Amino acid sequence: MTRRDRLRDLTIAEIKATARQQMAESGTAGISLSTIARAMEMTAPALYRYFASRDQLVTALIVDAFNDLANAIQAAELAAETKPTPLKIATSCLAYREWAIAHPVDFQLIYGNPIPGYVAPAEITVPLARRPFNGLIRHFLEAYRSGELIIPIQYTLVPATISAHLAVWLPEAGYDLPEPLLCLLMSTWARMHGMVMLEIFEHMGPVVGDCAAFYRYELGAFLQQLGLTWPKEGSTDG
Amino acid sequence: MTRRDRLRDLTIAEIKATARQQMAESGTAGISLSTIARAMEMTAPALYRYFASRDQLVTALIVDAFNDLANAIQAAELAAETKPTPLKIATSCLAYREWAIAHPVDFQLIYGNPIPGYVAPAEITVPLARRPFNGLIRHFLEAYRSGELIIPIQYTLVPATISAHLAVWLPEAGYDLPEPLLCLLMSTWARMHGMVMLEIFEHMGPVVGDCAAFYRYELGAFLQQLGLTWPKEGSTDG
DNA sequence: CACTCTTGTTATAATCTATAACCTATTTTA
DNA sequence: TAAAATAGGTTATAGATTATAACAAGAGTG
Repeated sequence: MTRRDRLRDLTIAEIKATARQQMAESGTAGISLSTIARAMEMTAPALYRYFASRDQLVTALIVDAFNDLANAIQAAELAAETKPTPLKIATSCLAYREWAIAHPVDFQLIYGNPIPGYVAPAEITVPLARRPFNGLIRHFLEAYRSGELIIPIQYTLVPATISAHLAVWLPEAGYDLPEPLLCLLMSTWARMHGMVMLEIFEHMGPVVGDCAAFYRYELGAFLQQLGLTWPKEGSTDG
Repeated sequence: MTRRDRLRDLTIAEIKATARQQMAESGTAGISLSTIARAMEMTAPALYRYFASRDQLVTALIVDAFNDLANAIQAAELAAETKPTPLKIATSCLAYREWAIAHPVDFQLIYGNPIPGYVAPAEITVPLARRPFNGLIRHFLEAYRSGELIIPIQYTLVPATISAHLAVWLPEAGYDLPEPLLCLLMSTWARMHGMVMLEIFEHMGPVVGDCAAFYRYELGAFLQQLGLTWPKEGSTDG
């Protein structure tokens, strides 16, 4: 790691930081090499010394965002490590929303329709996409194994086509989970994700008013449906 | 309606159709006035006689998409009018996904992050956004009034902040619904929406394989949680 | 000191949205 | 019916954008 390399890394970091800032101001489409260069008091072509194209910069931002989301969730999970299972699951789910609301454009970059014509390179994206959920997966599996979590009757019978796919996918992805448990996890994710998406795109706020409260309310209902009682303490107030 | 007006409407329709087609090919960002003009064997500035800006064209596409989604759901609901309640609700929910999968870019246009720098004008968007759900709202209300649908215990206690907001919003929007029922509706929407979003952005397919089957599976679980038995017949196979 | 690689610059191509100025055919109206 | 107004198209042009090429100058190394 020479001095030059360190300077280079600094510049890369500054480019990404500037991009993120502009994205926060003008949405995911605010990423423009010219504007970034201007803000950094450089000329646009100079940026090509660091990123081969605008799309490659976007990819770098996506990678960072995925890791940042995963780190945020992981940190929250670490803090809740000693808490009872329902609270651990709630923590993971709440952290998901909290990061999304705190970083709406990054969230859109990851889970929404990103930039004009941009398509994320799957080989980079796919492995990263799993990281944020490793904690939740572990909680579910442990709760299931300990008997604390009983898979609701509605989920026990996994459709044949899905079962056939999971029989291949689960071992391939390195997960040792019962199929209905994975389905329950996907259902959980979709439920949380749907709320966050509707909130971020302003479809929920106008209706219910307090989106944070609704998220907790729905999360509580979900946990109760799972037979896990919702703990009163530790609720993030909105 | 003069002859000229008719021709004008035809041209507008052709512009929108061309835009939709290009969008289908190259994503929501594929909407480019130059490209549309080229495809129509016109020059780009000519399009400004019909739409004051690219954003206004996008708004027109969004309006069409909202109406198209609402019409699709309404048509499906009409066909299921005589069926039992659970099937009616299932029909609405299935129609939501089916339209989304059949028109992924339009769906992104409505519910995702649309075009560079574009922000939808709320005064046009907000009233339209409710149309697709009128049927579902009616089904829920009727089922609730007839006693067929009992609001799950987890939903009966609506958080104070939400309740305060709903006390204003519900009458304002012209809905005569109990608050927990509206929350249950929002929860339903978020659940379905989350699945559709994850499917469209390729986060679900790789995991479960058959997204259509998963949607039905989750919908069935949901209806059972509501105490409504999931009917075997009428399942759209995937 | 000289040689090379890195990192910046300016110049330029090709594309995009959008406006201006102009032309022409259709409609409206005196 | 002839003249005026207007709708709907054109080319020319301005100002962005991504991206490449060609060149300049500094940093590191022998």
